[in-house]
Amino acid sequence: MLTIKGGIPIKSSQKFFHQLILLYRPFENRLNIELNKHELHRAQWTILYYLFHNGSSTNVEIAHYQGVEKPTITRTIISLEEKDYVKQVKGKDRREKRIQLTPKGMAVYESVRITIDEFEEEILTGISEQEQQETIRILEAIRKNIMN
Amino acid sequence: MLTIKGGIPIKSSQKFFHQLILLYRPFENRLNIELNKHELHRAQWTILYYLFHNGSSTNVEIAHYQGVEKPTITRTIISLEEKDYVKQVKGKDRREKRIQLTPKGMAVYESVRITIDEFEEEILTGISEQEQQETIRILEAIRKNIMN
DNA sequence: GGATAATAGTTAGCAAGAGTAACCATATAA
DNA sequence: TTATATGGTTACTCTTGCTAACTATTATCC
Repeated sequence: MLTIKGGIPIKSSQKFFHQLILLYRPFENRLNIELNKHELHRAQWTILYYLFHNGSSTNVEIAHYQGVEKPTITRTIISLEEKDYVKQVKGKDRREKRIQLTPKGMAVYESVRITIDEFEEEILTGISEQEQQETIRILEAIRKNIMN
Repeated sequence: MLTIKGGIPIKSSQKFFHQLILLYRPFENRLNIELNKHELHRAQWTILYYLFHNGSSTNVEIAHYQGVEKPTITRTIISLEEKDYVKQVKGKDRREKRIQLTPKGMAVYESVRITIDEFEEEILTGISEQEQQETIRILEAIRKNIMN
C-alpha cells in the first residue's frame, strides 16, 4: 500500500502518476527521433495511424478520438496535404471535409511502420504479451475515467 | 497476439503504444486543470514533487532524472523562485546551484497534494491496488528500456 | 418559410514546454 | 599552466496545444 522513500510515505496512486509523467518525455523524444528519419512528427504520425486503421475521416472525428481541439487537427492535416500523404474526398455535406490517405501516404505509413515496430519491440523488451495486454486494458480504463 | 480491426491485424505492441499516446493528452489536460487551481503547471509541479521527496538538488540532477535538457529546468526553477517556492542553498562548488523548497513551497506542495490525490483516486477508479503496482513496475521497465 | 441553432472547419494569436548552440564561470586533470 | 570537464544561463527556434472569433452550411422550431 505505502512505500517509504526518504521517510515520506508514498501512496501507490501517487507513484503510478509520477511514473506515467516520467515515462512520457523520454518516450516522445525517442519516438520523434524515429519519426524524424522519415521527416514526420508525432502529431502527424498519429493521424496517419488513425486514417490507416479507420479509412476516410473528418476533422471532428479525429479531434474527438485524440481528445484535442479542431484547430490542432486542421494544422496537422494541412501539413500532411502539403506532403501529399492525405487528400480530401467528398463527404455527406458541403461543410464536411472528409480526409483519407493517398497511395503515397499509404506507402509512407507502411514504411514508417517498420521503423516504429522495431522501436516498440525494443522498449517492450522483457514485458510479456500477457503483461502488455493487461496494461493496455488498464490504460484504456484510465482514459475512460478521465474522459467520462 | 493479434487483434483484428477493420480487417487489419494489430500487434499488441502497436496497440500498447497507441494507447500510451492516446492517454497522455487527456491526462495532461486534466492534470493542468487541477494545477491551475493553484496557479501551477505540470513542469513546475514535477519539480516541487522531486524536491519534496529528494531534498536539495541541482539543475543537473533534476534534468537527468526527468530526462530533459538543462535549460528546460533552469526556466522552470526561475519561475518557482519568483513565486518564492524554492530557494538557492550553498552547494559543494561555486558552480553548483543547489535548490530546495522554501517553507512556503513546502506548504504549497502539501496543499496541492490534496487536490492531486483526489484527481489520482478519481482516474484510478476500478483499478485495484495490485494492478496499479503491476503497472508501475511495467512503466518503470519501459522507461529503463528507453533510457538504457 | 424564415429566423435561430447547431455543426464543420478555418484563421489568428498566444502559451507551455522542449530542444540546440553558444556562452560564462569554476573546477579538475594532464 | 594549459586544456578539458562540469554546472548553469541566454537566446532562439520548434512542436503542439489552446481559445476566440469567424465563415459556410445544415437542421430545427415556431
